[in-house]
Amino acid sequence: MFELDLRSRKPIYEQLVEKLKQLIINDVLKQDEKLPSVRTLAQQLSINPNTIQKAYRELETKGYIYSVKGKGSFVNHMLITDNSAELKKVKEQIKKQMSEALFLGVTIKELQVLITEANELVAGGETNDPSSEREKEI
Amino acid sequence: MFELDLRSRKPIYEQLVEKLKQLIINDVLKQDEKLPSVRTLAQQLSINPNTIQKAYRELETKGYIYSVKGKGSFVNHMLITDNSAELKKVKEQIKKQMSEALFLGVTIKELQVLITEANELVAGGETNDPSSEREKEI
DNA sequence: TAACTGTATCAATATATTTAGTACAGTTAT
DNA sequence: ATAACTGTACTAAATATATTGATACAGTTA
Repeated sequence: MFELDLRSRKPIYEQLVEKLKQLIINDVLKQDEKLPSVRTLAQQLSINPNTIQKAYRELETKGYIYSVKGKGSFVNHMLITDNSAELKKVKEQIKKQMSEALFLGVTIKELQVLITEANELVAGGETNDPSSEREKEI
Repeated sequence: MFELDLRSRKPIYEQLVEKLKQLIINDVLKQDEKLPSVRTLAQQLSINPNTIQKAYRELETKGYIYSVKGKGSFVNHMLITDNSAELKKVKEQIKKQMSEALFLGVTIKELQVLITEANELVAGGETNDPSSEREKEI
């Protein structure tokens, strides 16, 4: 399903969370799509099931998936969680990274291009939710 | 000088690197400004000098500071290091975070505002280097 | 019932981080 | 020259975190 860097400084379960989050955000994994079970994915990746479970639990806590005992774990695009705090953190982090990029020589135009590219990634997964007012173009 | 979260999941030396990088990027710490010595900073923060040294070493490797034996460690705004790889990584990371932000409901306009805000942070530290073509305004 | 699912818990192991202590070399000011 | 600073290096021990391995229990599906 995806590759992991077992020697990375970054914990395996965190890599898993990040990759799955990206797949969900970019609508590669669709709403209610079933994720591989903790045991089969563990076997595929040659790691311990507990590590998968840890990643799934974190994803569920953050609202990206939901799990049902006996059935499996499924994608959840509708984040009805209390975003405000998380949202502020994400924006703050983006600002930091942007200032670093500018410092390193990236131009403002390049950053603007990144916005359109990011938007194209998520645009495909537009929901039917009328409360979603995300612009489709700049 | 700054606060650390000793209980954070993130290692102390990494927190130090991040904070100092931000201070340098945002021109709070000026070119050639002397940083506190590893021992005094360790005492101020009530942590081991080795931890400070590890942070300083990483900052020097990445070009943000330079250290002189017997004298001290100093801010280095002129990054003449081979950026290209690091630059690509930063841009990739920003794109990921942007798509996540969009997914969480942040609008494109808000992201554009973040660019201007980030630019204002670094704008104060504009160099005399004529090769720097960073826009001052959008 | 059998074979799946998620979930929980515990101990053992591996790895990473931090501390502690010591030492050496260069700088600065007295 | 000496004392008091600087950075740097190294080793050992302690601590924290991540991962594995094993086992168990509960719900689902056929």
